[in-house]
Amino acid sequence: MTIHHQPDREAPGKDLIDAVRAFNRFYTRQIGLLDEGLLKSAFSLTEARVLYELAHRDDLTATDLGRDLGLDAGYVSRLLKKFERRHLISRSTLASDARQSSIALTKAGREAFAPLNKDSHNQVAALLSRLPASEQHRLVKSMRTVQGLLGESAEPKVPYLLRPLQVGDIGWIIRRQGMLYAQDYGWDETYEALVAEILSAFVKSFDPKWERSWIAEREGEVVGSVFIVRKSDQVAKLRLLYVEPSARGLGIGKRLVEECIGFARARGYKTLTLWTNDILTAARHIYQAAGFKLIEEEAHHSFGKDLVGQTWDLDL
Amino acid sequence: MTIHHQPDREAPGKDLIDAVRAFNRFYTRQIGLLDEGLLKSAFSLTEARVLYELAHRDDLTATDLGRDLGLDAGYVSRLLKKFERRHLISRSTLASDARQSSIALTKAGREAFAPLNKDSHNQVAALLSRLPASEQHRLVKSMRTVQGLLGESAEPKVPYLLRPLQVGDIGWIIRRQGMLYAQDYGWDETYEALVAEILSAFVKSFDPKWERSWIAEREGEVVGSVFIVRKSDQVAKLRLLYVEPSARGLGIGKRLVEECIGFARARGYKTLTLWTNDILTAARHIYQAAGFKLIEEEAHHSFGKDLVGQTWDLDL
DNA sequence: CCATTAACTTGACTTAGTCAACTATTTTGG
DNA sequence: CCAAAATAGTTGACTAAGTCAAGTTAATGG
Repeated sequence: MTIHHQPDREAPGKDLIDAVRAFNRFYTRQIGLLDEGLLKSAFSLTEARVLYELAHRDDLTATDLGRDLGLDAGYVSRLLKKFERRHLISRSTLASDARQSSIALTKAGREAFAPLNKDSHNQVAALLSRLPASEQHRLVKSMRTVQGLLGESAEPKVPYLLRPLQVGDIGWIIRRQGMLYAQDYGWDETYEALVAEILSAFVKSFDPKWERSWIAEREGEVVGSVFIVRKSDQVAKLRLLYVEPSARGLGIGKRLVEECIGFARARGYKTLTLWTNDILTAARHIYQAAGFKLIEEEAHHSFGKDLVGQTWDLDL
Repeated sequence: MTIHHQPDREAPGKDLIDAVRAFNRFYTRQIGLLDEGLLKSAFSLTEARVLYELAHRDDLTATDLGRDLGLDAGYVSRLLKKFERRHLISRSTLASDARQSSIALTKAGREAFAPLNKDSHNQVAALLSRLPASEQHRLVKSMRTVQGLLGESAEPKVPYLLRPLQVGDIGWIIRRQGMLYAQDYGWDETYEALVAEILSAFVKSFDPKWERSWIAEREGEVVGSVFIVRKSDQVAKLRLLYVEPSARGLGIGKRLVEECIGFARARGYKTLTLWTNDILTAARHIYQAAGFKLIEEEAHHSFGKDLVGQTWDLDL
C-alpha cells in the first residue's frame, strides 16, 4: 500500500483536453436548443433560471442568485424589480441584515413558473424518450459523474465514515485490491482470487461476537476496509487492510487499525496478529506506529512474484 | 432477468428527468464560467465558436455556420462581415452555386484565433488538473457517453464485446450479482459470499484447456459474464450467467450461453449442465431457447430465502 | 465612532441577437 | 423551357440581454 499525503494532481494530456473542449462546444449547442424551447414563453433563459431557483430554494437573496447563476448584480436587481412589478415575487427585509431581503415567489409567481417548468420537463422527457430505458440510465449516470467531478467538490464535512459490511462491499474490495496490487506490484489474478476466498470465508463463518469488519465510506463510495477474524480464544487476526489511493492522506488506514485494536482489547484477546508483505511499506508504517512488532519473515512465491511475507504481532 | 428483444423506448421517470434538468442547469453555469474566460479577449463566446468552426473545418458556408451553431442567418452575416472587414476571413463564391461562398480563415484570422484557442486550451487544462489522473479519465469517459447518447446517435457499431477475465472482473461480478439479487429477491450477503467462493475457486484451479470465462464489456464496463468449469471428462458446467440491467435487451445473455455451448462442443464434452433457481425466469427462457432440459428440482433454504433449485442439462 | 466593506440600486451604456423585407440565385413541377 | 417556389445571403430597424461605474444604506471590526 502506497500512502500519499496529497492525492496526485496530474497534468492532463492533449487528447483529454480536446475531448472536454469538444464536449463544451457540444453542450453549448445543446443548451442553445433547450433555450429555443423557451422562446414562445414570456421569459428568457436567464429569467427562467432565476424563477427556477426561486421555486426550489427558500430564503434566497439577490446576491445568492447572482452568485449561483453567475449574473451581474445590477442585472439581477433589474430582473427582480421587473418580477416585483408583475407581482411574481415578494421581498422581505432580513431581520439580521437590513440591506438584504429574502425573495420568494408569490402565488402568481408560482403560477407563472408552473407552465415554464412543465414545458422544460416535457422537453427533457421528449429528449430522453428517444433513448431506450437502459441508455437513459447510462446518460443520467454519466451526467451525474460529470457533475460530481466538476461541481463544487466541497470537501465533505465528515471526510469519511466507518460502517459494517453490507451487500456489494466484498465484491468491491476484492476488485479494488486485485486491481491496485496488479497495477502497483504486478501481482496476478490469483491475488484477487485469494481476497475473494478470504472474504467469502469471512462472511460464511462470521461470528459477530468475536469478529468484525469496518468499511470506510466517503460520499457513498467504499474507500477502505479492514477485517478482524478469530484465530483462537487468545489471538485475533487483522486482515485485508486497504485504503483507496484517492482517499489516502486522511488517516483512514491508521483509524481502521485503531478500531481493530480497540475491538480486540474489548473482546479480551491477548494478541492481535497480521500477515503482510515487506514491499507494502506504507501499511508497515501504520502497524509500527500502532505498536506491532515484527515476529518473522519468510520468502514465498505468490501472485506471480517473489515476495517476503511478514508476521507482525501486537500484545494487547 | 428480463430480456427484451427490441430495445424499448420507454417513458422516462421523473427522477431521470429531474437529473437531466439539474445537469442542464449545472452545465449552463459551467459554460457561463468558461465564457467569462473569454471576456478579456476581443471576441465574444459566439465569435469564438465561429472562429473555432472556421479553424477546424474546410469549405464552410454562412448557412453551415448558422445551422451548426444555432445562430440567426442575419447575425451570422453581420459577424462574417465584421470578420471580413478585419481581414480575418476570406470568402470565395462557390462555382456550384453563386449564392453561396466558401469561408476560410486568412493568415491573420488564424493568428487572431491562436491565442483564443490557447486560452481555452489552458483553461480546460487548469480545470482538469484539479482532478487526479484517474478522475480525469472518468470525466472524459462520461462526457463521451453523454455526447454519444444525445448527439447524432450513431448507434455504436459494436454494442458490446466479449473478452476473457482480467484482474478486477471477479470482484465486480461478485459485487453486482450480490447487489442485484439482494435488491430483486432479497437474498442476503451469503449469496455474494457464494459467488466469491465460486470465482475464487475458478481462478485458482483454472484449466485453460477445459474451462473458460466470457466477460461482456461495453464502453469499458463489465455488463455481463458467464463461466464454464469442468465437472468431468464428459460434463461441463455453466455457472454464474449474468447481464447488467442496463445492458439487457441486447441479446448478451443469449450470446453468452451460445458461446458456452460452442466451447463445450468444441472441447468434446457430452453434456452441459447448470444449476439455477426457478424464480430467475428470464435466465430460464434463455436456457430453454438454447435447448436445455429441466432435469430435477429441489427445494432448499439459502441466502435467507426458501427457494427451488433446478438442474438443467443440454446434450451436446 | 469611524473607516471599510457588503448589499443592493440606478443611470448610461454596449453587445448580442431578432425580425422582416429585400436581392440574387437555384431548384422544381408542369 | 418557364413560372413559381425555395434557398443563400444581406440589410435596416429594432429589442433584449448584459455591463460598468457611481451611488445609497447598512453592517462590521477595530
